[in-house]
Parts: sequence; C-alpha cells; structure tokens
Amino acid sequence: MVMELSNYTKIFKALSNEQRLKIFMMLYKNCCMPEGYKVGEEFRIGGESCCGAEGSVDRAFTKICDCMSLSRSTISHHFKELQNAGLITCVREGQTFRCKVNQDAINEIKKFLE
Amino acid sequence: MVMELSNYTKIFKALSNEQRLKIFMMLYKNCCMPEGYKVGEEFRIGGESCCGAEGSVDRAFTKICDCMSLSRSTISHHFKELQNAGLITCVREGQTFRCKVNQDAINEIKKFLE
DNA sequence: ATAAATGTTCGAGAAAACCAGAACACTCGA
DNA sequence: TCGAGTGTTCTGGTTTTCTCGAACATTTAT
Repeated sequence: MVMELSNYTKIFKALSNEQRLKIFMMLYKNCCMPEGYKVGEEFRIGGESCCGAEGSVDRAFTKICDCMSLSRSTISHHFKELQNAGLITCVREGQTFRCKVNQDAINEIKKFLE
Repeated sequence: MVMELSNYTKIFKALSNEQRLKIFMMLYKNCCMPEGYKVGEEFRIGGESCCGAEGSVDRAFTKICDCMSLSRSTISHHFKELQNAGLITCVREGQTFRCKVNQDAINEIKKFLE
C-alpha cells in the first residue's frame, strides 16, 4: 500500500498534541504510562481511576476529563482527530464507546521510519 | 533513556508539517522519494537537481527553495525546528551545512510505537 | 415519562504555526 | 576589498489549532 505524504502528516499531527498523545497512549498502552500494556487489544476507555488497571467502566470521556482537566467537547474533538488520522476506531455501544487502536496505522509509520 | 511525553510531541510536531516532512525525507532517504536511500549516512543537502541522485552540490537551502517554492527564511525555520526536535544535526561547513539525521531519535520513536 | 448521564455540534476567543519579505551577517572567489 | 551567494533574524499578516461553554441529541435508569 502506497500512502500519500499527507496521510503521514495527518498521523504525526494527531500525535503532536500532548493531550491527544496522552489519550492515544491510554488506548494503546491501556494506561497513561507504558507499563503492562497489551498492544492491539480491544478494551474500553477509562476505568474507575482513569489510569487504573481495572479498565472496564464505561464512563469514558467524563473520566478522561477528570484525569486531564479538559472539557468534554475538547476530548470529543481529540477523539475525532485520532479517528480521522486513522489511528483509532470507535464504535458506539450504548452511552459510550468501544475504541480500538488501528495497528495497521502504527505499522505504516514504523515502516515509514525504516 | 526515559523521554518525557513532550519530547515525543516535539518530534511528531516536527514531522506534522508536509513541507518539513519533505525536507526530512530528503535527508533521511537522500531523496524526496523513498527509493535507493541509505539510512544513517552523512551527506549534503541538495544536488544539482534537488531530487537527483548526485547529492554533492552545496547550495542547500536555495536549491530546496526552488524545489519546494518556499522562501529561504521559511526553509531556515523548518531546519531549526527539525534540529530542535532532535531529528537532525547540522554543522556549518563554509557557506552551507552538513546535515545528518539523528538515528537515535528515530529509534526512540520506533520503540515508543512498539 | 422524566431525569440523569453521556457525547456532539456550534460559536467564539486566544494562542500557535506558517510563511514571506526586508535587513542583516558571514563566507568565498575575483 | 568588493560583490555574489548563502543562511539568519525581525516584523507582520494569514491561517490553523486548541479550548471552552452553551445548546442539543441520545441512551439508560427510575
């Protein structure tokens, strides 16, 4: 697959904002910190404590707001941008979402940097 | 080595601009297009034709300007930003520069995406 | 059915990024 | 030494990004 340069910049742009990178890390590493993460797994955002290990409570955005001191609308925008860059996929599930990191996009970047 | 999150965003930001990414690609792949590149090699920017294979003429920025239709000052800013992100290192050599991609930074990103 | 909780969209303001042109400084060859 | 060539810095204008709050839509529990 040959990607346009603009596809790469879109991905890099999505990761160039610290708040957005944090969100992405939560999804990718299942936590803010890169410890004990499991790549490619499907899981819910959040958890009773945002960075806790439980990872099964559904109050996604609001929890992330608490954790990051950003408004819900801002968080929503950031999620949109991550989706738009093709880094994550979200499907609605009731009141909240089930999100998944798109491993293909990650691989594409790694290949790009080869 | 443990890098702060802001170091990563700085790198991603540097690569999030299409013009800057082009410049970086020229240095990293020795050409705008990822063909026949030699990673980690030290070489001069430019060439009689910006994307030619010769790669030994020194009129760096100006040539890149011709190639990218950007002013010299803008090109200068982009180089600064790439340096500031730690992606490249430039040392003056007479009228122009000798630039090198910092492979450590690339590896850091790849590790980050592991 | 109503209320609470959640995410979305709109409007707007502040901050940052992008870019150019002008004036400047440095290097090198004639 | 002087001029051409090259990169830097400053200033300013335009565009984009980041963020919030308010109004809205949807889902879920009571």
